[in-house]
Amino acid sequence: MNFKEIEKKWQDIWEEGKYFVAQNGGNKEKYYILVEFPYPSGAGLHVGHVRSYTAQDAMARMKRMQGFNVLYPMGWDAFGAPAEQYAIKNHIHPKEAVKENIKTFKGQMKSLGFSFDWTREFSTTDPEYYKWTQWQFLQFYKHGMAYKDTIPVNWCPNCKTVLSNEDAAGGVCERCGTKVVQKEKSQWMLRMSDYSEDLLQGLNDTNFAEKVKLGQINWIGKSTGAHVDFKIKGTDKTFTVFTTRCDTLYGATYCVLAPEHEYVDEITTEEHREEVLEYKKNCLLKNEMERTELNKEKTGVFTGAYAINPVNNEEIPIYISDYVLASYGTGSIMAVPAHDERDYEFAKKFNLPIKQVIAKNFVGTGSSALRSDKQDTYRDVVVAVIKHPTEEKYLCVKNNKFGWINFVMGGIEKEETVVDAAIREIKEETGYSDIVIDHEMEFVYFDNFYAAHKDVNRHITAHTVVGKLKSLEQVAISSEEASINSLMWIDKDKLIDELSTPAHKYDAERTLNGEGAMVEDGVHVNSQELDGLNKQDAIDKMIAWLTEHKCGEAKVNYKMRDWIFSRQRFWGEPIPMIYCEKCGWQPMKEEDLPLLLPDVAEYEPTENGESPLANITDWVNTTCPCCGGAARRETDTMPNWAGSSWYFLRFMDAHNDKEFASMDAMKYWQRVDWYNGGMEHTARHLLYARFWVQFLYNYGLVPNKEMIWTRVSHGMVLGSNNEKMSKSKGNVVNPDDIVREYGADTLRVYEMFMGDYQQDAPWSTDSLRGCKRFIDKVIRLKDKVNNESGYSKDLENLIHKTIKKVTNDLGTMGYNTAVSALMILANALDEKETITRDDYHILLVLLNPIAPHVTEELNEQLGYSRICESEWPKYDEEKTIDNEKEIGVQVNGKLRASIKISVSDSEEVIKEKALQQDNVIKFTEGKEIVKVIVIPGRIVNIVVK
RNA sequence: GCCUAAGUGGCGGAAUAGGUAGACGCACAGGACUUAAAAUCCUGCGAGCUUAAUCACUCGUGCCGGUUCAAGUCCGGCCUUAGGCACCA
Repeated sequence: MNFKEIEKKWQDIWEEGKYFVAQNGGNKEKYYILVEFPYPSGAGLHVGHVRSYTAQDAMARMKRMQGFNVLYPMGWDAFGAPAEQYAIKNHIHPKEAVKENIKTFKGQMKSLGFSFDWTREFSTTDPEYYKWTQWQFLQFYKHGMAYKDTIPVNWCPNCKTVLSNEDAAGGVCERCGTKVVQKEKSQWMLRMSDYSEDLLQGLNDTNFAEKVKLGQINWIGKSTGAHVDFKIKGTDKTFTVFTTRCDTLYGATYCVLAPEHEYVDEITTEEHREEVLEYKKNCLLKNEMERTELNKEKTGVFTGAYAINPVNNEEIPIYISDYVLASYGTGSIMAVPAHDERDYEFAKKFNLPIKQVIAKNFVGTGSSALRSDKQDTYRDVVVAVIKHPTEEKYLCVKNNKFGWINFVMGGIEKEETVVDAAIREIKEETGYSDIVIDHEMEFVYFDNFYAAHKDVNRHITAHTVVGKLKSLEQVAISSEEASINSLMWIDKDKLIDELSTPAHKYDAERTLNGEGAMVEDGVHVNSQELDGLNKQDAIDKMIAWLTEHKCGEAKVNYKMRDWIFSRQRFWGEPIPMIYCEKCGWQPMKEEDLPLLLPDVAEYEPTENGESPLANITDWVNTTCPCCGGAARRETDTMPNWAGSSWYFLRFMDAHNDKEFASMDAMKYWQRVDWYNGGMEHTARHLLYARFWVQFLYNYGLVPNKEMIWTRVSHGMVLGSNNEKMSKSKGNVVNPDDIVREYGADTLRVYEMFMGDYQQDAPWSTDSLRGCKRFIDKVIRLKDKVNNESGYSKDLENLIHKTIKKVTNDLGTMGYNTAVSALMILANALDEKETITRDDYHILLVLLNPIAPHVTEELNEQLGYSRICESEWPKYDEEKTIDNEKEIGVQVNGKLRASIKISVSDSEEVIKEKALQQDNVIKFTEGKEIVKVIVIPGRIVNIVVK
């Protein structure tokens, strides 16, 4: 069979017959399947595109046969940097290059037989389309959702261009390697942060995969906390900090403002001015990458000013540091070094006080649980973590009566320091006398337990000291002490396991892994009215207090920021705004849209980083829509994300020249039922698109607040070396080559069979050949077809099972197992001398969504009507049930035999059969049968003793 | 560091809801057909042990423990890899 000929033949038939053209309306139930439209790059279609387009194509073909009105559209997301770069180099308009690339892509897609509705095709670069992107921008503007703001951008001083974060990856310009710096620029912004909560809540009205939802939730980054106002000493000024832990306010020992904070200049004292200015200057030189680099040592300077802590009127110093970000919260923080790692690090470096306000609170369990009938005793205790003089071992004592293993510990006497108490206890309990105490740990903790050896409840405040022995010099210990404890040295790797009490394990952990800030939960201390409370109660109480005293309130913050909507590029949608000296920024009149990109031959950016459009004076100079005076156009263009934020709406009514899409059309299609795309787009693209839709919904322009129901993401097709395909690695597979050599159907089957659709999978040409063999087998099977109709009796069961399996799998992305099921059916047909027409026909129909060309051809040769006009086969549940089945027989959970059972067999019969098996008898003989578990149709397990 | 996903033969991967691990395919080996090759067909294919060959047995789904009659699947604790986020107070 000449697959080139038949592929062309059927592609033409489908197109001429308009089989895949969707109508807006009719009696059929609608179903909207969408794949992310591609950026038509010069490289042509990637085998990765083929994977997801085939998957959704299979689903679309099945759904159509099941009687749905399926919309499966395709278009082009063609604005973007590569076309612009190409234009700069070759001095041709990017739209020419885009036209070429689209032609290539479309040809490739057609050669693969995808059932797209090409009548709805468009490109985001078509003026008929971007007219509406511009129109929607004007709606954003008119509703106060678009505004201008000055924000820092990545700037390459060498190329003199603004770089996207992607192009500035690693802090250097992608093209020339120059260090990227920050430059202030006035940009259009969309108030996306206003929609944070709606975007979060809206996820409940979607059926996105859980990991997709999580990606969105993380990106939105909601955190609940409080605002706290701090007065600045000696002024009438106040600044506000955002904190999620207002309960630790008593532990705030300093404040930090972002270097960009508006108060910095005002509050800095003369004495510190020079230093502060210097620090601010250095920050500007750094780019975002350097500033946020992990493990970077904290830097900062003191402003000379003091803030007043509202809860206790303590004066605490105000620093500036770049670890506080101007763009999050209020751009200023209260620092609680005892309980925040960053603050701790900063405090250590600048020698600032660290004040504990939360203490870990251990409560005994089991035999050491507090007893209500026992006396409560309270004491301060020292715990000594003492290292061996030469080895990596720690000194512990084992209680001879109870077997407890602990560090040396004991009560602190009146008038005694913690260190003195430690040295005394060590001497008394172990006799070691050559001790150096290195330090006392910063944080005390509580331990509460019933002390069996004293028969009282103990409530301990533990002070931990860390030290070592200089030598093993020992003095004699009292016989009484010797009878209570025996000393032991425990290796550091076993220490945590061997110690008996959680509190001592905790001491060991902090000793071995570093002390740092105390970030765990506990009870409040040193916090007056909060003392003894847990975290949540303390937060609630503090918020109430702050609110009452008008120096703070509950506050929710989101990481998600407003959308920077300007790009200093040529190849994007022009922003339809005009600047007039008299009237300020004015929107273009809607009837003047679209604002077309000019036809010129130079696309170089300007010296000062303006969009290339700024050089095109004819285009820039215009008149003010308001006063008619001379004015200038905005020269920035929209980001790539703009056009793709609403394209799925346009597909519902692709050629409407009155509206972006009619409400009738949108109400008919309602929403995208199934949206497939790459994992890399699940955070940003999806969030932008949802934001766009929610905005339109709020102004009555779309029928639903969420217009996408299910979102799934596909895995990548990797090179055969298991790495991402790239030219430089030489592992790129061109789908054209595969189609030419093996045919479109083979490529489609292979890409569906290669592995779990949602997982990455490496390319394997060997495996592809296996799929070719499968197709060849299907073709050969035609020779076995006899004149009988109806299914062969002995195949009936398998056929019904296969229909069920394929139907389910194509609806749940189990493409690889669907292909596998079809291979099993084909093998079964192959085993027979002859097969009926219907045996063969069902195989063709079930395989058709994945391999449409060859199956239509064989089907036609057999004299059936076209598959694309047929109904999807149904299965009879009754007939999918096996009459006979082989199940395993286990003895004590180990497989010993298998038996054939029939559906009609009762449990008793099955039990009987199982027990009669030779090998079962071997393992049950002479043993008591405790019970026999029969799981119908699955397994028998005989439990013996 | 945090979040997410995933670790199963030589390889890609199967395994409803805990119930015969390795479906299906690839690769490999042996054989048939052929003058020969390709194509096709047949047989074998986790490891070990045993056997003349079978049968049987033991181990086996990243590691350690647990729950259960029964664990790739559930629970606890780790390790590794990939992707995303990253000083978010």
